[in-house]
Amino acid sequence: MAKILLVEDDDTLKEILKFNLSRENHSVFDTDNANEALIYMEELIPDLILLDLMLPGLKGEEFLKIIRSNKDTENIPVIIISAKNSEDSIVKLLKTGADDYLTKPFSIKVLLSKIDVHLKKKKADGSILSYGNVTVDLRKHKVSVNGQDVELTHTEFELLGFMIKHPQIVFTRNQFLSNIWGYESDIYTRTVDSHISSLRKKLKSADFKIKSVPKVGYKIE
Amino acid sequence: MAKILLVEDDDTLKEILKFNLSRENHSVFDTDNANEALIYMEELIPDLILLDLMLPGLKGEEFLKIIRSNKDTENIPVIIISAKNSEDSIVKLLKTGADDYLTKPFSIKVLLSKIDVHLKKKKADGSILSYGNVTVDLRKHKVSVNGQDVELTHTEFELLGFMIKHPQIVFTRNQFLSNIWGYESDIYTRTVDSHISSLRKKLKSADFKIKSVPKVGYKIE
DNA sequence: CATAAATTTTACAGCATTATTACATTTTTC
DNA sequence: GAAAAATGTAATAATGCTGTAAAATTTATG
Repeated sequence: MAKILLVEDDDTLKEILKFNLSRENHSVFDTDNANEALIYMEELIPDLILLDLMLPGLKGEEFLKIIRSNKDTENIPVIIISAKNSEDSIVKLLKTGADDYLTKPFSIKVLLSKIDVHLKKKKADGSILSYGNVTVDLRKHKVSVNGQDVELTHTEFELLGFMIKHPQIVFTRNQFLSNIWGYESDIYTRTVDSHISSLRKKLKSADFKIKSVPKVGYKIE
Repeated sequence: MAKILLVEDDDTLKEILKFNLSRENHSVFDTDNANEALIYMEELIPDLILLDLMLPGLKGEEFLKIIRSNKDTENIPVIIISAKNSEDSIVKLLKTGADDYLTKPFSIKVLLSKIDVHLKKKKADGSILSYGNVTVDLRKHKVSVNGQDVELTHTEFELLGFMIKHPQIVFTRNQFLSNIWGYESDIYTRTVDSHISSLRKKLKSADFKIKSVPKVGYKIE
């Protein structure tokens, strides 16, 4: 139920994690190095990051600093996976902005529940979004305009939720696709337009408009 | 006969408590720090929490606040164990939401009876849930629609109880599985549908519907 | 241990959602 | 301002999800 970015260079561990996370209905995007992870981040804004500290190339600590220094990503929970278990490095990491850590070897069950904790904490503040007279209740999967319920399909719901989480920000069709459909979908970009169109029809009485920004994408305004 | 979460870092005291609580037929989950306790909480929603205030890491007061701010845990009775006995800290704690407290050293007998009191009180208010014309008696395992008894199987009962505890909220099939069947069950998700289907058949005259939210899960509405 | 009851899995029909296409309209570009 | 490119949207086609009955399996019960 969440988008998780997994940065891990140990293939065996990576596969185990992918399997278990998928089973919990999360969609997993994996990479074995931090540089590639940064590129993923641009397209796709994950809900949570699992980060192994010992990586080739760009170091995990550096990566964490970059995440924390960017407006779009500064609030994403980061769970560190590490072989080190010295008090020092853990303290340093928590100071840099890590939300939690695990030292290898760890139990999958503990990891899954930690992930749950952080996602819930995140959700607890933001589970009811609103913009103008439109309210989106993520837990109840309900949308209302002026207190009146509006029936949306799943894709419409996701689209609206995504935009309303980042109002005014313009997203490209490809960003919509990777965030809502998933990174390996080969859906035509025009499909986004189609859903935007039906959303507009259903949200006629909203006091914001879904504006198209020609040659770029869409935003809420 | 209740699930009790014990957060205590003094090993000697912990063992004494575990022994005595088990003797009273409670199942005890123990940990020596609040961070781990939080993780337990997610997995297992305890019926009562015994919390020592003096802990390494996350402080007991903070932990209490977290418990009280989460929908799923806000009603769990918390009994504080503390070495402090100043009026100040006790008042503060009761304000934060503690249900009772004990100062060290205390008599096991007193503790056990306090636990009993709180469990009974809890059971008294929370054992009968209702939504619309449907009533679920958790203690007697009975369900009625318009005062008329309806026979449900165990799984159907659990499903209904879970949804009615959180009306309107959408749960995924996997959430049903982890919460009702348990974390490590490898049951097919479609099994949930099957039970939902029979529940619907038996609850035809209920004035709510079990609504499917396509691509997500089910909710009561 | 046999029978009943409950649970899980399977299978398939029906249906709602979704992706695509096609054409109208708007916006850019030069 | 005209051509080209991009967007709006209705209609169609394809997909895949859900509902449910029934079979297979497991668990309970006497």
